[in-house]
Amino acid sequence: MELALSLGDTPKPFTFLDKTPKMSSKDVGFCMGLGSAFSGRSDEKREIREGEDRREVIRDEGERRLLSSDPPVQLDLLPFSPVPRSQPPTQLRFPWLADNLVPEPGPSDGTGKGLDVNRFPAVAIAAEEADDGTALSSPNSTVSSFQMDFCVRNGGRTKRDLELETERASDDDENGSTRKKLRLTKEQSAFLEESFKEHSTLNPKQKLALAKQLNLRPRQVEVWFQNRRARTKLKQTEVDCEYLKRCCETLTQENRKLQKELQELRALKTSQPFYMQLPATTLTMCPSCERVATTTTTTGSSGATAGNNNNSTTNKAALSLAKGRLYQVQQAHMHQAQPHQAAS
DNA sequence: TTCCTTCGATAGGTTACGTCA
DNA sequence: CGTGACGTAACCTATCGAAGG
Repeated sequence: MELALSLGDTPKPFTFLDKTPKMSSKDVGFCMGLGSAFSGRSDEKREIREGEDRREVIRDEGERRLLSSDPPVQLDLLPFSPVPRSQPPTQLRFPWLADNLVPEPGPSDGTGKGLDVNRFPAVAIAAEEADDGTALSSPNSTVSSFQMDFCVRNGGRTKRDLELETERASDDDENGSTRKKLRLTKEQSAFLEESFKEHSTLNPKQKLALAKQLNLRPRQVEVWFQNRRARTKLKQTEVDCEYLKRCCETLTQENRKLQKELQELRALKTSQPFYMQLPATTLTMCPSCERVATTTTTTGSSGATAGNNNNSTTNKAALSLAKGRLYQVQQAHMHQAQPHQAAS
C-alpha cells in the first residue's frame, strides 16, 4: 500500500527505506513513502576510471546523493567542521585533484621537527601498496622522505597536538605489544573531514595520496573513512527515526481529530435525521491517486426535495459541508484498504 | 574515581569481479 | 562459449578498548 501524505512540511524521503529495500509494511506496522529523491542507480553510473572499483563508483553516486544538498533531501549530517569554509585550511589540498598537488617537501627543508610519528616512510608505503600495510605493524619510524605539508607550516597547532606528537614520538621507545591508541591530530582530522565531504569513498589512488599527504598509513585512511561512513549512517538513521516519530505523532493527532469529527457528525445525523437524507453531491479528492471523485448519494427517500426549506440556508450549507466531510473520511478509510477503487 | 562518549582499530561476513579448469 | 569453483579486493557491521571529559 502506498500512502501519500502531506503534513505541511516539505516532503522528505526516508533514506532508510531506500537502504532497506526488504523492509515491508508488514515488518514495521506501517510504512510511509513520502517521495524519494533517489532514482535508480543504474542509470546514473558514471564512467569507471582506471583502477577504480565498480562498486565504488556506484556507491559513490548513491552516497553523493545521500550527502548532497540537493532539495528536497537536506539532512546535513556533517555538522563537524573544524575548519570553517570561510577559512580554508591553507596547504590542505586534495591530493587527487591534479591542480592541487603539493610538491612533496624533501627531508632537507629543515621543517621536519616535531613530526607526527604516524609518519610513514615512503619505502614502507611503497611496500604497503603491495600489502596494504598489514605486514607493517609499527607506524613509527625515524626515516622520512616526506612530511605533512601543513603540519609544520600551520602555526595554529594546539598544545594538545604538540603533546600528541610528543606522545607518539615516545611510543618509539615502547614495546610494540602495548601500542597506545593512536589519535589523529586536529589537522589530520580536519583534512580527512574535508576529503570526506568531497568523496565519501576513496579509490586506491586517492587513499594513497591522502595517506601520503597526511603521513598516515593507507590502512589508517581506509579505516577512518570506513568509520566515518558507519557513523554518518548511524546519525542518518537517528535523524530518520526522529522524523518518523514526529510523523507518527502528527498522524495520531490527525486521527484523533478525525475520530472526533466523525463522532460529531454521527451525533448530528441522529439529531437531524431528516436532512441527512438529502442527496449529497460532493467533490472529493482521492488522497492516494489525487483524482477528483464526484459522488451523488441517494438514500432512497423521496422526501428530500427543494421544497423542504423550512430551515435556514445556512444550516443546509453547513450540513452539506458536514456530509461532504463525512464522505471524505469514509472514502479515505475505503482507500486505505483498496486504493484506486473508491474513486473510480 | 567512576561513568559515559568518542574514535581508532580489528574480526568476520558480504558482494562483485577476474581467472581458470 | 557458458558455468561453477576459487581467490581477491573493498566494503559493511559489530565490537573492543584506549583516551578524554
